[in-house]
Amino acid sequence: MKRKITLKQIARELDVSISTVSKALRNSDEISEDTKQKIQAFAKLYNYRPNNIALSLKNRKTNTIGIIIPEIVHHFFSMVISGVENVANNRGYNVIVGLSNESFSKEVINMEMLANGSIDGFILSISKETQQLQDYHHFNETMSQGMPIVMFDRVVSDIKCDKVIVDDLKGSKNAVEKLITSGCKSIALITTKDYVSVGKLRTQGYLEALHEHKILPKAELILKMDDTLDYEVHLDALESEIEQLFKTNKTIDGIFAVNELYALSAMKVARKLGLDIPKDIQVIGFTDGVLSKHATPSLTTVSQHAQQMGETAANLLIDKLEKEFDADTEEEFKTVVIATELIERESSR
Amino acid sequence: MKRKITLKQIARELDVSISTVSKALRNSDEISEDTKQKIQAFAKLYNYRPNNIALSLKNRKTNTIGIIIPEIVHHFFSMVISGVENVANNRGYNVIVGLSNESFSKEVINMEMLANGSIDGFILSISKETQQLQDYHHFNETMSQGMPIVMFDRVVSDIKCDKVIVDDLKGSKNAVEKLITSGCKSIALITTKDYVSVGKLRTQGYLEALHEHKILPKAELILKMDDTLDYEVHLDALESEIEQLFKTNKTIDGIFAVNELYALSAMKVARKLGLDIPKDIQVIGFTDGVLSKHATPSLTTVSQHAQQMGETAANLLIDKLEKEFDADTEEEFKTVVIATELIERESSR
DNA sequence: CAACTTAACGCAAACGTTTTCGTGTTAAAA
DNA sequence: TTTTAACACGAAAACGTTTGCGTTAAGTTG
Repeated sequence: MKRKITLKQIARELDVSISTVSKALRNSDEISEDTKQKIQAFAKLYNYRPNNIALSLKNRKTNTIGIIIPEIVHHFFSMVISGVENVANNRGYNVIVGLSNESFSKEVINMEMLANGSIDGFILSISKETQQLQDYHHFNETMSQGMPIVMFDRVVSDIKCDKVIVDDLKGSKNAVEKLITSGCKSIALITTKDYVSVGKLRTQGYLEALHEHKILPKAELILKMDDTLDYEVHLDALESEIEQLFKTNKTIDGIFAVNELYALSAMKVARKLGLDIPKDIQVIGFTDGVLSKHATPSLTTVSQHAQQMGETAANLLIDKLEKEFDADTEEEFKTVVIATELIERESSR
Repeated sequence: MKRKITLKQIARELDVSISTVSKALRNSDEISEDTKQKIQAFAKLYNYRPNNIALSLKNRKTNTIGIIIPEIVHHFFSMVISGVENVANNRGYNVIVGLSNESFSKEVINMEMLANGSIDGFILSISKETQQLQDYHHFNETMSQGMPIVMFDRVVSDIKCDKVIVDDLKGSKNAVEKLITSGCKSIALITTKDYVSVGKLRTQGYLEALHEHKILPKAELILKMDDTLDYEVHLDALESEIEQLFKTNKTIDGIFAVNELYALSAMKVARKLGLDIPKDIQVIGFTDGVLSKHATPSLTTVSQHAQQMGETAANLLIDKLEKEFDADTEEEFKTVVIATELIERESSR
């Protein structure tokens, strides 16, 4: 159970000073070839590695980035992490994960835990509760201390920071247009209540698509679910609402849902009612996850390129971290929009 | 862009020494009430928080644990992380994530990156490549430096460390017995090649169940897929193999698959061949994920309680970290077995 | 031979804490 | 008045690095 060896121990063992050892290992030409060789050999033998914590303290730089997300058991978010991890590792950074579980206080606590020197910057997607409370003091405080933040997906426009978003409006508009050009006349929308920014935008895209094709939107074709509570729990409620929707609107021939699960539920109910997909009803969902790919019929979806979002966010953050030189030039913040892509599968034609 | 305030700055500002400030903030009775109040008020005003890195260096303890997993875009692993994060946070620890992507070298590099002081201990599940190469030097080296490791799910018996596993054998045996008692006479197995420990055990469970019910296993009913390459890629190959299986063995009335995707593929093929589930063929899978729950028909699976595995692993690790006092008493390692549970859904009866 | 350069190394500060051990002041006890 | 004890605080070491600068000895130059 020998502890990791330190410079001091090497120095004592070889009867030189600590600085000599340090310089020798960094191949400084202040040190003679002889001693360098001796020290390097010894260090290699004992598998010396500089202590990261000491380095962090000295350099005031941890080479670690924190990522705060609402939940991790979620295809989209785990894909984002995967992207972040990927470029972070390649650029010499570690990733430390915090989960808010959609709770405001956990988000705040998590950020405070990490903001005290543990990391160099944040990548985050804000929780639903934070979006509702509209309390953003923790973001401002963090940034005022010189710690950069990159927000992704669920962002807030009031905060000045780098952002990576998806064009929710355009993505859903495209999807609905696809339904229209495929012959749908009566398209229903299954969405969430409005306080979540992305849900709002997707609803708007739906409306714009209808408008541009001179189709009058009907209120009874729009189903707004309350997703404050975990939606898995309310699956039954969802399904019965959808069934109601179908039964009172026999003309429905297309469905656009703002997430995978809503779309799948719609398909399930449709099948139960004896409707064929995509012959009688076409379905398109938002968010491309495992469910869409492996459902039968497989689901046409709007892909958000989650991994690419993570990669972009990580690059933005690290770029910012690595050129903090300009003290006076006004800091500028970018907003990168990741293009969505319609992945066509069996649920549409 | 004011940096975070330090003890030194407070000391200078209030014209006292650094140690006085430190003691005052920790409410030491060495300091007079007056100065304590003054210092605490000042610290609160400037929102002083001790620098974590400095604390880590001083205490030789980072209060951070590292978790290395093969991939994160995977229901099982993200559930485990969720469990780890949960107890870690409650016990005052942070979690830093490393992905091996099933690669030996990435696993080694990731561990080396973290082992140099960044974390206090590891929780990990080894990559497929490591399992094949059977090269475990990085685990031994890490542990010989006094850094504890907890392995979960994919463990290696040669290594002496804490482990959290699932009773793969018993779990799959139960599942197959369930099929038998539900009337299945001819049960096929869809599994992976043998080098992955868990696949091997699940196969064994299948065989034992058959044996105990006096059913002779037939080689032609066992389909062994090569999953070294990403299985999503080989989905087509999988399906055609399963189709072949069905066509050459018309008697099959039950399927046990060692993971979700295999089970889903089997259901898909069965339906394509006009077979009804669960009337003609019953299907049970291992690993309870989103796919199983939302498939139609929903899939009966063996749940591994992934979150609980993560929680258990984290508790084991932190327990070990927080009682390193006994220097001589022989260190002992626990292996916790998490009971599996058969989640009955529509694909069986 | 005196003055100067150069090579090779050590000292010490710094990063931000905590904590042990002084030390000076004041008040109480002898 | 002298001794003692309590009180309130500061100095310094330690955690493990890196680095600017000082120092020594040898060698070089005029």
